[in-house]
Order: sequence, then C-alpha cells, then structure tokens
Amino acid sequence: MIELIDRLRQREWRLTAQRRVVAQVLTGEHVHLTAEAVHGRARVLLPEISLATVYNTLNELVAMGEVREVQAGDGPRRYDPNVTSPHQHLQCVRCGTLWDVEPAGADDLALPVDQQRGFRLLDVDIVFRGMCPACDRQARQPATNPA
Amino acid sequence: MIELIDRLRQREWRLTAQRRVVAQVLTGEHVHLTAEAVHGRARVLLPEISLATVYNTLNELVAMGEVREVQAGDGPRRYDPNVTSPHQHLQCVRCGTLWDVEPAGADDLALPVDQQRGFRLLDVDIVFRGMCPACDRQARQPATNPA
DNA sequence: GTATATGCAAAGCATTTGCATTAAA
DNA sequence: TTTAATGCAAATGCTTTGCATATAC
Repeated sequence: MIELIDRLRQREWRLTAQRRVVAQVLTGEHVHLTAEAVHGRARVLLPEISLATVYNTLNELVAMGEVREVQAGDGPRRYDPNVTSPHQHLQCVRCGTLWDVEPAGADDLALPVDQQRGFRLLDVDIVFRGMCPACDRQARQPATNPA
Repeated sequence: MIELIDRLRQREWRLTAQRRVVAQVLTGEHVHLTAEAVHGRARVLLPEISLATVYNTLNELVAMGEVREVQAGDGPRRYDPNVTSPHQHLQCVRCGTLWDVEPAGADDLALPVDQQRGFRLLDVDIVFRGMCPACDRQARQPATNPA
C-alpha cells in the first residue's frame, strides 16, 4: 500500500511542512484522533503549527477522500486515515477513543428496497459502542479523590 | 404500546405545557428532528416556548431513556422517539434527514472477541448513508439560479 | 515571481448554564 | 406553599473564516 504522504505528492498537493507533519501524525496512528489531538502531536514535530491549519488540512484531506471524518456520539470529530478497508468502528462511549474493526456478518447486511425511500445509497457505517478498559475501571471508582 | 406522554405521566414527571408540547411533537413524527426543528413545531402549539427549554427537555428525555439522541455525520443532533425497536437509521448525507430502518442481516452482525480490545460492549449503531430523492435532484442542478 | 498556505484573532453554530421569574404539585 | 421548570441572555466548545504575512513551486 502506498503511503499517505506519497499519495499526496502524486496529487500535486502543495507540500508544506505543516501538511507533511499532519500526514505523518495520521499515518503513524491506529487510534483515530481529534483535531486537537492531531495538533498536539503535530506540535511536537513542528511547534509553530496552528490549530486552524490543522483543521484546514484535515478538511482538505477529507475532501480529497484520503481521510475519513468520524462523528459518533457527542464530542469532537475524529479522523481516520484508513479509507481503503471497510470503515467500521469500535468506540468508547466515555472517552471517545475509536478503533477500526472488521465485524463478522457485515457483508450480509442489506437494506430492503421497500425501506430505501428512494435514497441513492452510498455507504453504511457500523459503530460498536462500549466502555474501554480504562474508562470502565474509572467509572467504577467514581473519582480519583474527591477531596 | 403506551404513548410517550402517558409513560411520562407514570414517571411522575412534572407535566408543564412546554414538556407536553415537546412530547407531542416527537410522538407525531417519524422523521427524526433536530432541536431547532422541534422548537419550530412546538412554537406552533405554544408560541412562548424557548429553545433552551426544548434542549433541556430533550436532554431529560434522553437521560430517562425515552428518546434516543442520534449524531450521524456533521450537523446538529437529532432526536428519535423510537427506543423500543432496533435503532438503525437511513440518513441523507446532504440534508441530514433520518429515518428508522430495519435492515436484513443485522442480527448476524458480531464483533469477534479478539477485536473487542477488552471493551464492555453496549450497543451497535448502523447508519445507511445516501442521498434522499429531493437532495439528489437538487444536487444535479447545481443551484436554483446562480445569478 | 506568483499563487497559495499559514497564523492569528475574531466570528459562527449548536448547545449549556446562571439567575430571576413563573407555575405545577 | 414549596419545589422545580421556564426564559432570557451570556458563556462554552468546536470549527470556520478574513486578512496580512510567509512560503512552495
């Protein structure tokens, strides 16, 4: 599989230091990050990068189809560099962490024509929702230390 | 099936004119409305109802488990009074309209244990995404009249 | 050299909240 | 009468935008 950064070069995308760093941050990760998290990690590599640029860059990547925007539950959007394999997710309802999964039986899922209401179908999103181990533990002990 | 309004009465929920109207608006609808849409329709019945109250009321209904909050794609949250039957949806990617559906094969969907990452699973959301007939038509004729 | 991306700070939406007023029980 | 809900307007959090400056090509 061709790396994200190379695909971007192929697209004749103007390769700035900021964009390079955002691509790098996304590529290295398997958890799906919020814009703020991307900014935090990008800053380690390029301290002067602004949050606005991170947002702009992520939106462009989404528009190009190189990154998928995921909005499940409340909280900020998350970004998923995996657009090739089926995009099904496992999300923590508490902290929002998002993982890619490949559930069994997804291919057999179908919407009967009489329920399609004339829609032109594009896509199916499947999100398994649950509590991740860390949050589950914290949810049981109400607070670290309520003074 | 007991009506929403009656279930609320059973819960000893303080029944104000505003809450009654919100419940009424939700019950009558099969499309899932945004808070603003609920406000618009509620105002027809009770002009002085405020948007803040609509939000507060919707949140309480969600906390009670009488209404489901749906966030798919961008755009504002939508509210779904159908909590009994499986909550799978068909959504227009352009206008956000949301319908309940019951896809085939949903019961066979499963996440293998080796992909659960220790999560305590609670729920699965399935959203079919596509273009509704009205939006599809409009998307083909770029704009009504780009002067 | 020229077009385009950046950073900043201000604006924009959807949603929540504080507080005085009003109404349900 | 008491307790809780309402409406308003201000605050919040995430995201977008306008504009002058900097940078890739």
